[in-house]
Amino acid sequence: MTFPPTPEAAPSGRATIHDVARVAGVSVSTVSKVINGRYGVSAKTSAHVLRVVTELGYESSLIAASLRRGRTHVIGVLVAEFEPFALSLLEGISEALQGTGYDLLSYAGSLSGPTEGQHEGWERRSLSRLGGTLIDGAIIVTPTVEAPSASVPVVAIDPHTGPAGATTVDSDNLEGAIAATRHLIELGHRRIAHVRGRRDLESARLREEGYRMALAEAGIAFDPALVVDGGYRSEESTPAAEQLLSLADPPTAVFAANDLSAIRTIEIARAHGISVPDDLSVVGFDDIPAAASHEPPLTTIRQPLREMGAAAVRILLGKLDGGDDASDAHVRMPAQLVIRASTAPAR
Amino acid sequence: MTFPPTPEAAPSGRATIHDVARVAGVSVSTVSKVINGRYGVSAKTSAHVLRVVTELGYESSLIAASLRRGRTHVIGVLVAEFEPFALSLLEGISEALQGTGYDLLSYAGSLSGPTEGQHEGWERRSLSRLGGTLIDGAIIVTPTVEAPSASVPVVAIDPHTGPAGATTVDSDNLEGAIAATRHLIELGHRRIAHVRGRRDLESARLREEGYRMALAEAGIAFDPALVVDGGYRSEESTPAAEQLLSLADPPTAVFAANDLSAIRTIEIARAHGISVPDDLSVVGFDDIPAAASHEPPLTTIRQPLREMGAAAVRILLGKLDGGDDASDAHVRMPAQLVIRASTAPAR
DNA sequence: CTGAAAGCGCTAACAC
DNA sequence: GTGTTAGCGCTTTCAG
Repeated sequence: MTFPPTPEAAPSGRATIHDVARVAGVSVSTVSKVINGRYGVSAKTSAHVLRVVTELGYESSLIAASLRRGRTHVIGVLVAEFEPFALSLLEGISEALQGTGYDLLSYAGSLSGPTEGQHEGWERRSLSRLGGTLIDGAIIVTPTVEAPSASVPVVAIDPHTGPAGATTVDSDNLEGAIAATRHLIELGHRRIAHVRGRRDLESARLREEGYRMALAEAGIAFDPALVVDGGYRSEESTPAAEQLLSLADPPTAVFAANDLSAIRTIEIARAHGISVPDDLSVVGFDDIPAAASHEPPLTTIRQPLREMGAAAVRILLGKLDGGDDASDAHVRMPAQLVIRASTAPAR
Repeated sequence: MTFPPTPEAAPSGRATIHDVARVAGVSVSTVSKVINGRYGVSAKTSAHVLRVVTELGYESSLIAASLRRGRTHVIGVLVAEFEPFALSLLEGISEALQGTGYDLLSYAGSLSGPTEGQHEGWERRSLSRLGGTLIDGAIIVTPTVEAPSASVPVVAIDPHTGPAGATTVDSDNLEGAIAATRHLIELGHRRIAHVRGRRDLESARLREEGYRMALAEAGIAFDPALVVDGGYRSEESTPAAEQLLSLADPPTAVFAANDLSAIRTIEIARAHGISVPDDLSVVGFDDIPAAASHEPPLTTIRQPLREMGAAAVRILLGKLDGGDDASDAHVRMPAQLVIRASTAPAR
């Protein structure tokens, strides 16, 4: 059998498998077999099809293939937003995925959808929209609801429920918070405030609990006026910081639930003419990249973000390849105090 | 018309539109209409369908919808790898996309595919695999080849070709490199080496050119032995740094093509017992988050990464909504010297 | 060894 | 107002 010398030119836009088939003078199923290296195609035909594929710059549509086939060899990382915390995790995930044969797709879903408007449950929506089709497995970053009975294997990082739900990776938020608060106490502070994190996250609850425990341990009475809601985002912590610093008897130290709110607290303090760390000590949580480069460099609790991402990958791949590797269904990493320059002895 | 009270339970796994239709006792097209808010469905039916949707936790498959429909309202960011440079860009892109109604999907393609093995052209492959279906538009980070005649609007950040190809966003690599080298010269250095970047990127070429220009301007002869290939990745710059520091007459200063190779150079120097900045000054490029937190803090050329990401979004949205907004087809941002502690006067 | 046809989950004409 | 039908681009039995 001989093939005509490139009968027709490629049509405009993206080439489909039909274009390849037409130009090569074979059927689509033959092209499909060649592309996927299936048996049952003569060497000659195969070579010819491959030539046309190259010529047309054809690349099979991940979407269409995914819809039809089961596996896609793509891991999905679902985030609410691409903020520093998720980004550091992503870096670790990406690195851990190198050479595994899996591609990485990260998705930040937000609005749209039938049950519009509700911020909560974004992870369920995103997972539902991508799962069962586009991705073989998912890593969900700070999900707010119980992991849905998903169609694909899932591991959650820093989930709402703590290690209660499905497979999870988190760090020791309680010990971290205790260490942060103790650090402040050892520096001689007594009026220590807490900018609380997202109410819908277990990590935030544990950080508050650690704060209270360290206080109690040192015999310092808990003052409800010194605990304000900051959420985990900069904007949300602005009013919290304002409120704290406007108090008649303001705190001399603040333990913020994460670095973003810690940094914002320092900015607000500065605007109030309060010097950090001279007049106010501030400690954060997470140790995002910006913490170290901030002025002054932020004392914080380091979560091994990249390692956590890598751990999530390891577990997920185990689920995908092996069976139900329930052995390390819950991984907890240490959270460590990193002393920099945003904290100083009380005066 | 009355509806039966939830006839059948949802099947296992992800619910499809068929499940909803069956349980609700209507046709799939009716469900589709309700989901997408189309006209032609009675209020009663609509409410009932919505109830079943909620009950079943149904969410339409992005993939299937995308395949059928044109627009998906998701923007794709194509990267070769999730490294610090791309991550910072992503942060800016994500922020700029807030409230625009577009979701964000980032994809790092790698292996697999018919034309396997070739690292070059990953962007064409990824775009081809996602485009035309999953994403409405794409932002490609450091593409190595000419932007393909894509099926969707595309803007390239820091492309191989410079502002030659399609729509691009980059920073002033030439001026940045000149500033970096001048800084070293002003510090009294004469033997200044250059760890070259990725050969396939225009940005790397321009940085070398700036280095040469600044040298010439100061009347310093160009020494080929002082220019080595480092790529942009840490591992790739290890041998480069080794080679440089093992020279009989080693340099007293190094201008590295990016922060990752600058940091690696400092690490290698340390291993050789060479102190930075006392015995060796090092300046990088990019100002990734790790630059400031490195010890010693890295003197570098700052690219406004987040702003570049935001600019790319702005242009892309213009292309998507408006028509061909060729007005700012090429955006060039300034690159600025940031002096920290990895550089010092020559001794 | 190759091609025709069914169907993945969904939407959009077009009937009824 | 509602259901039927024809694909989107692809893979995969199953005939030829």
